[in-house]
Amino acid sequence: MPKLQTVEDDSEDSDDFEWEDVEVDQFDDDTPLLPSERKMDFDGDSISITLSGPIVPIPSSKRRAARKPMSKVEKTRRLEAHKAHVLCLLYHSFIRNSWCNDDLLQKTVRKGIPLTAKLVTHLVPDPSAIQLQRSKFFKESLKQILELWRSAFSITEYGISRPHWRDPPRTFGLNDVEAFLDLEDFRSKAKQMSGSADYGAQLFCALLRGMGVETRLVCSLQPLPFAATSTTPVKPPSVITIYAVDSDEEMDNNGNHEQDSPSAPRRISRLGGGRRGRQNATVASSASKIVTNRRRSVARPRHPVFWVEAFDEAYQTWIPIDPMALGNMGKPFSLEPAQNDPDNTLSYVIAFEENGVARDVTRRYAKTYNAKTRKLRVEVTERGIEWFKKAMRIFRRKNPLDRDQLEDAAFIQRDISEGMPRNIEDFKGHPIYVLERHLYRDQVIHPKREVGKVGQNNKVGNSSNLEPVYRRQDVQTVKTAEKWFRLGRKLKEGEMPLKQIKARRGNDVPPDDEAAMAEPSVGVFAQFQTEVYVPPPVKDGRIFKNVFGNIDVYVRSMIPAGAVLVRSQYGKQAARLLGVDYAEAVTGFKFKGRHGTAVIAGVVVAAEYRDAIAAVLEGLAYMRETELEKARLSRVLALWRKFVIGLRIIERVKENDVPSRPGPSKPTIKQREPPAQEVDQGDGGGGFIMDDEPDHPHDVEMAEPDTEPEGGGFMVNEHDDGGGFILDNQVEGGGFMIGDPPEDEGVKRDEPPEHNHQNIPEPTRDTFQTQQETRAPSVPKSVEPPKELSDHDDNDSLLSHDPNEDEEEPDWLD
DNA sequence: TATCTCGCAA
DNA sequence: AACACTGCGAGATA
Repeated sequence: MPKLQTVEDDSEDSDDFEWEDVEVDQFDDDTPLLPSERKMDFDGDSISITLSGPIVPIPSSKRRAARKPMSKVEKTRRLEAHKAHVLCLLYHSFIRNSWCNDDLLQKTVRKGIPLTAKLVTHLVPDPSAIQLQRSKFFKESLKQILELWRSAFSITEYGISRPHWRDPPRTFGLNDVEAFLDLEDFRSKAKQMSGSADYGAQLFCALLRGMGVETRLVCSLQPLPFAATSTTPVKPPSVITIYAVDSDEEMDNNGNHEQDSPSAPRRISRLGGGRRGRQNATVASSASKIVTNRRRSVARPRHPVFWVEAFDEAYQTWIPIDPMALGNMGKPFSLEPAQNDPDNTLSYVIAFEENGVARDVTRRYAKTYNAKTRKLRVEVTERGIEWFKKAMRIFRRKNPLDRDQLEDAAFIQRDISEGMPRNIEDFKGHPIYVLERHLYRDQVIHPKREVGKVGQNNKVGNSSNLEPVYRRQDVQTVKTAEKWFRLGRKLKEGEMPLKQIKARRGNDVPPDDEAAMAEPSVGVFAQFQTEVYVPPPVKDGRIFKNVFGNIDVYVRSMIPAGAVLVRSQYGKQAARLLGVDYAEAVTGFKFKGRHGTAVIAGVVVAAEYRDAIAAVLEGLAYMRETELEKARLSRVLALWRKFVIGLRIIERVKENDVPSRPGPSKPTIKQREPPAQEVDQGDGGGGFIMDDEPDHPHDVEMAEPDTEPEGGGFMVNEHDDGGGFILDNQVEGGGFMIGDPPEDEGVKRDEPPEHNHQNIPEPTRDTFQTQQETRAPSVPKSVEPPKELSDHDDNDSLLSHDPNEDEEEPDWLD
């Protein structure tokens, strides 16, 4: 399982190159490497790959004035790479974890450690002993085993370390990283009691498991960051690849061998150099040396990538043990490297149990999970929470144990004890706390419950410029009265705006007018200040209309009591024919350029006309269909006519022209057949028209279970014109939907939905809609209601373009 | 502070 | 009348 060390960054600026001077298409990411540019050397168990890019940038003396911000595509690309890398690392850890279960391996490892009988027995104490005693024995034994381990295992290889995005050169090396081909390989090297720190931790895990301790293999994933600058910007040319340094060079440069002194790492890397190696442009040449120098000594890492957690059965808690770096036990915070450590970053810590179940235990180890660590994780990106949840789903335990719940509780406790950030910046995007200055224009804090104060630059003492801190949960989204109306809500009596915001000016503002100077503002309100809008009911068969002469039906509850919405473009025609009062229903707006136009979904008429309207619609549809049929027939006949005339002409020509020619005088139809038609001989009526008629003669919308959007959103079917209802209230029961959800479809086929008027003919159920009496739509409390449903099934797979959704649990979880 | 991106708008 | 797939500002970022 080779580990990626460095990935080149081919998109962004190098200090030395002027990328603009290069042909654009050469930059295309799809440009394949020429065979000559690909080089792979297999050399013993190490592989080196050299990719020399097809791009030869033209050097220029011009330096880029300022750093260009990452383009959108580059951002996306990095995020995708990050995700892919996370998945790979998860799988990598999963495999290593499963290898730790190997009997043979466990036995081998155990032989490498001088264990005493007492140690072995104390490690799994007599269950009859009292809790305190059991735990004490357990911990003491672990401690001793840990010490034994540290002196027995020597670090001779490089394991996983933190990767960075890089400018060219486009080279990356795998030869420096320890790799195992399979379990056999993994197993066979255990005898040597040497290898990378990662391997050491994994063998330690195997050891404990072999001794009957419930042990998790913990991995701090080291994925490529997705953010533009993750931490301290690493100086590009000096830090290129984290290449292995073979022992010769290591000795030469440093003089002495590595000691087991965790407190004094021998070679502290400067800017990104990496204690594990250095820049080395010639990959292939170093590959051969590695084979000859198997017994190199490698610096003990300052922070681990792999470690273990042993389960203290007496207290039902997991005890972190870092066997390879600091040699600490029970000190979770000691495992977190500094934020700008170029070799290791703590962002996802995943603990794998023997049975393959994995849990995200990052919060045990991150000192400032909410303020800092979270920002390194996909969770801060759009739909990232769902993504990560899905990525972890196959590792999840089906039925959480008590100890899982205890652990979760401990994590929540940690969130609390993390407290609030001490600097302003960390409040930005903080999941628990918020500052007024970071509110968006459509947000207010209400109620204004202050939970603390922050000062500038950590200065808490100076009371003069302290800023109040609030809870994120008290942040309310506010909207104008108009916006609320679009959601079918109106202001409650006497409510005052919580805030004034600058009005978005319409297009018809006369420039440099006094009105423009007046800095127009509008008041905005929170949801609790609104209530469901109840439209004026139908009176004497008449529909109440707005100033535009139509009626606003943005959500179902806006259909007046005693009325139905006829969702058909012919509704108006039908109502007119019947001479009944109607109002065109505006269900949304379509913006063309700057000009907004109403989207008319149909008409609203009094409910008593429903059946009549239905009948008329049916009649109209029939008429249109006949009309179409007629048109089609005449076209068919015209074509036949043409065809026949053509045949006659041929015949005549044949007769007059070539009387002497042998063979049948009858012309072969094939030669003269009109192109592209296969005449159906048996069926004279069939015709051969390419049917370019509209396929649905009538526009009445029918429920189509197959095409129904899953969430039952209020989208206008088939009119993809941007209007439509976005609000989904199905959860609350008040949805304004075209059709009922699929499950209803089969069950209630023959009876009208209870909220509808009685005697609704079945086929027109979706055409005629009424307000739902008892329930009203309400706006979800979350910030953006539409997102909830429309984006939902967008990006279903973990890597962006691959819809494979498997709900199955793998059997290894059991 | 300059520049890009994105959501909005009868 | 037909045409037109906008422009603008807030927010984010370097």
